[in-house]
Amino acid sequence: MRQASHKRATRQLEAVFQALQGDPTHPFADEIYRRVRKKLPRISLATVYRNLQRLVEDGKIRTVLLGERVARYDPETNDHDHFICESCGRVIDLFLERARQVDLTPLISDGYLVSTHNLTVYGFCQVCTALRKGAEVSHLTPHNA
Amino acid sequence: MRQASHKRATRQLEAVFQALQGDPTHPFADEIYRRVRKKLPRISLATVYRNLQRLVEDGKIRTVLLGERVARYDPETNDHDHFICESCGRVIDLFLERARQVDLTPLISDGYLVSTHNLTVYGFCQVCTALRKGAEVSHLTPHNA
DNA sequence: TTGCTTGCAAATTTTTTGCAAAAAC
DNA sequence: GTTTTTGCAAAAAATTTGCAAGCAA
Repeated sequence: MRQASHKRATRQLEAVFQALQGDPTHPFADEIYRRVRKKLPRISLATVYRNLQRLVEDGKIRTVLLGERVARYDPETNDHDHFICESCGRVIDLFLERARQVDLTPLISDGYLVSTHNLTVYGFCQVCTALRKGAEVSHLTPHNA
Repeated sequence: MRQASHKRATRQLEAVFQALQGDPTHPFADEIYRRVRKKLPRISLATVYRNLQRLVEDGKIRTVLLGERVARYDPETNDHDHFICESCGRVIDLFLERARQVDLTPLISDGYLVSTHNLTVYGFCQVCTALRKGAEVSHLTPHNA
């Protein structure tokens, strides 16, 4: 058992946290790096990763790893679900009250300990669905992720 | 628009597919490689990746990317959910009939097109829960993933 | 002053790609 | 015989780590 070390507040940590506030687009570490560099041009990508890790540990942000090989980060730490667009790749937060009411008691009686659960829905997002319905898609560029 | 090429059946493809049959442990590409090499010692990891990709395209297997940085593969292609153990890392298939009955109609009326959805539950699996309850855990090695 | 945190560069890890040879059809 | 697939090696992409210097408490 090691003693909990005293964590320090740094400009870099704050900047990484701020870069995510109010952002619903679930950016990659790399995009966060680009943003933070505008305020702290000398910050390194490694520091961004270290601070993202720490924010996740501290429960300030969340890692989203759903259907992709690389991590995205989410400042929304309340329970919520995700929609992944199979056309443009966007990850969209869903707040489907009724969808979350799933019965997990069978698991508990089977000897599992449940801490949380998360629903991911796949399909076409609103924009991509509209594009698809409105016109032949072949000559249209999908909107960017 | 390019012409669909004719896909060929190879020993390697078959071996990769067979390596997954009846396996509920969601192995990584790397583990599949190790297995296939017992039958085809000269197969390369790149070929394993290429064949896994193709099996996914063909709907023969599924990629599972939930809460980890690396892909796992699942021979179970029917709709089902997953349990991820936060202690040992195991990914376990769940077939919770009632849990899957989620109401996604609000999404559809919002202009989304839904193709599938998947529920992931986090917590402690049966073995890790038992270990935890039965004894002080500190001196026990968690069972391997 | 102490020791956590940073920046830099190099290392890891996982997956992909180029290419000539081998295998399928 | 033609075209796909393979094996190998090298490349890519994402993330982590070692270490000396910098900075917060």
